[in-house]
Amino acid sequence: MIEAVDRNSNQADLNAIREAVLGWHAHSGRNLPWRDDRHDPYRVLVSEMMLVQTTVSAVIPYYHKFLARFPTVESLAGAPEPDVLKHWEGLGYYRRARQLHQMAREVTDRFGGTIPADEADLLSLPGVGRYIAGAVRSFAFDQPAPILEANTIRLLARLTGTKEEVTSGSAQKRLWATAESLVSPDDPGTFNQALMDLGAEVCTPRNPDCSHCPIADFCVANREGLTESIPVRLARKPPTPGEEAAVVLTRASDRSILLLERPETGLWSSFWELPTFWISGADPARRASLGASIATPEKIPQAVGHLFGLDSVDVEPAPRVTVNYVVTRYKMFLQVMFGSVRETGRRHDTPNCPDGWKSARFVSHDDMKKLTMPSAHRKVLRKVDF
DNA sequence: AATTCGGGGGA
DNA sequence: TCCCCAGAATT
Repeated sequence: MIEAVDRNSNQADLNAIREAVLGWHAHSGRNLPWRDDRHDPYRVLVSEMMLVQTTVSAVIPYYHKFLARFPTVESLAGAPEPDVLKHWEGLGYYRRARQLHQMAREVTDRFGGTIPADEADLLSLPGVGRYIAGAVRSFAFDQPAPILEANTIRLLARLTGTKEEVTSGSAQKRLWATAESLVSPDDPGTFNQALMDLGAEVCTPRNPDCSHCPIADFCVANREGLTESIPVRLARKPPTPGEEAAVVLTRASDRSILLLERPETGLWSSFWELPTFWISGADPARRASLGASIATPEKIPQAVGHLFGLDSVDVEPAPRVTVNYVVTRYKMFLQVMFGSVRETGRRHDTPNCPDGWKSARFVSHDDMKKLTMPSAHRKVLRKVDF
C-alpha cells in the first residue's frame, strides 16, 4: 500500500493502479456517444465544450442535434452565430457556444482547418483550458496528457487522502501532479476515460461503492474512513432572492409579441426576452436599468406604454403566471403580467428601444421560435398558451 | 483568490 | 431543499 500516489508511490504501485483501472473499465466503462469516434478531435471538442459544468445526461441530446447540424469544423465555421446559439438554447453557459464557434473559425484561419495536437496551440483556442487540452490530446491523439475534472478531482482526492479544500491552489497543483504521474503511457486516452468513469459510477459524491472499487486497496480515504469527508469543499453561500415582473404585450392586429434584445455583455448576452422589470432584491439580469423607477407591479401598466412609445396600451396588473428560476447565485421569482396594444398604427410597428438594450420589436409566433431566449422566458411563453 | 457565466437532475 | 455537474475567463 502507498501513502499517496504523488509522493511515496513506486512504479509497481502506479502500474498496479493503472491495470486495475483499465481492467475495471473493460467491462464496466460507460458507453457515451462522443466515444463512438474518439479519435475525431472535432467531436471531442464539441462534447467537452458542452460538458463544462454540465451533466452527461443533459448533454447527450444536445450533442446529437448539434453534430447533425454541424458535422464538421468547416460547417460550424461557416454557420451564422444565431444558428449556433439556437442549437445551444437551454444548455446554459452560452459563452461556450460562441467560443466553440470562434474556435472553428480560428482552426480554419490559423491551422488550415485541422485541429492542432500541440498543447500550446490548443490552449490558444477560445474556451480551451488545461482540462480540455488534455482531453483532446489524450482522447483524440493518444498523447500521455493528464486531465483533472469533477470526477477525477473527487477520485484522486480520496485516493491520495487530500484533506485540504480541493479548489485551493496547492491542492490543485498536487492533484494535477498526481494525474500526471498516474496517466498510463501506453493508452492514456482510455485510461483517462476509465478514471472518469470510475469516479462517475463507483467513487460517487455520496455513498461511494468502495466494495466494488478496483483500487480500494490503494485508497487513503477508504483506509482511513474518510470517503464521506473527502473531497473538502468550501461551504457555498445561500442564493440571494429577487423579484421580477415580465409583461406579455400582444399587438392586437397580428397577435405578435413585444420582445427585447439584451445587451452584448453579461448574462444571456444578445438573447431575446420579454420586457421584464426589476421589483426587489437581486437583479442578476440588470433589469433595474429598464425603468428602475418602476419597482412595483402597480406602476407597470402606466410605464409600459410610455417606455416603448406606444399608444393604447392596456396591462392587467394581476399576475396569473409565475416562474421560479435560479441563475448563478440568485433565486428569482418572476411574475407575469398581460397586456395588449389595441390599435394598429405606425407607432406600434416600431417600439422605442430602452437605453442599454440592443433592439425592441414585435415578433410573430413563428419568428419567436427561431430566436434564442432564456429558459425562464421560454417557460413563460409555454405556460401562456398561444 | 473570487466571481461570473445556466440549467437540470438526483438524493 | 441542497448539492453537484468532463471548467474557463475575467476581475
